[in-house]
Amino acid sequence: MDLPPDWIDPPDLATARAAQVALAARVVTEDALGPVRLIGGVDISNTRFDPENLVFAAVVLLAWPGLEVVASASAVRRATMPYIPGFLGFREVPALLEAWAKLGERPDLVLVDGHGVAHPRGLGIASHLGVVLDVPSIGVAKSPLVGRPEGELGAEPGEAVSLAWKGRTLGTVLRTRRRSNPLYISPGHRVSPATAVEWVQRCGTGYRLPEPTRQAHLAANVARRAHGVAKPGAPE
DNA sequence: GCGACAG
DNA sequence: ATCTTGTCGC
Repeated sequence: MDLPPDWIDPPDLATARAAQVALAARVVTEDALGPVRLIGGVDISNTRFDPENLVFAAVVLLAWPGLEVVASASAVRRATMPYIPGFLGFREVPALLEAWAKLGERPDLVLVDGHGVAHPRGLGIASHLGVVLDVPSIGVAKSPLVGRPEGELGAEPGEAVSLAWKGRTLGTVLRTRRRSNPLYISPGHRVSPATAVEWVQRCGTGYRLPEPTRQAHLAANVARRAHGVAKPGAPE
């Protein structure tokens, strides 16, 4: 998908906001995906107090239904924008695209660490990445951005309530593990609300996070800690 | 105008 | 997001 550079790296917040509105118009919240054989997971890692503002991106590929990691790629990039709630995509998507380009094959579905359409303008990072890459995506966030749970959420894994905002149902609040805070699931792109939750549950392996996102998180940290470290076996 | 506010 | 080991609880 060919898009204006300003939609990926906007010069200011006003442009960023306009880009979100334009990109959000392209988001599809109905199932438009083929058979799933490869599932992707993406995440970002940052260094605390980093004056360089480096962003470490990781993309991992897992086989379905085994959920084994079959490939992964990472990229380092300087952040153009600070973290501003509602504008996460502009900070993380560029690095993710760079890592994505290094992969030999593309997944049939991608789980992203962050919201999908459960966003003020309907363009959380999962939808943002999904539209830019034109790939089916799902938003898997660890805390709410907009909306409130529709009722009380049960304590058992698998229990869920809808995430409502301004009279609309944007996604699902899902308990994936006992005594763990719930996850906020919403369609990213080319996936329906129901299908989004189904895949997150299918990718559950007993941890709070579904395997694709969990592995991506680990991979992003590995990339960050390996940055600037001498290779083992090198002469003294 | 005052809070809320993904990672 | 990140800082950090052990420790308490299921």
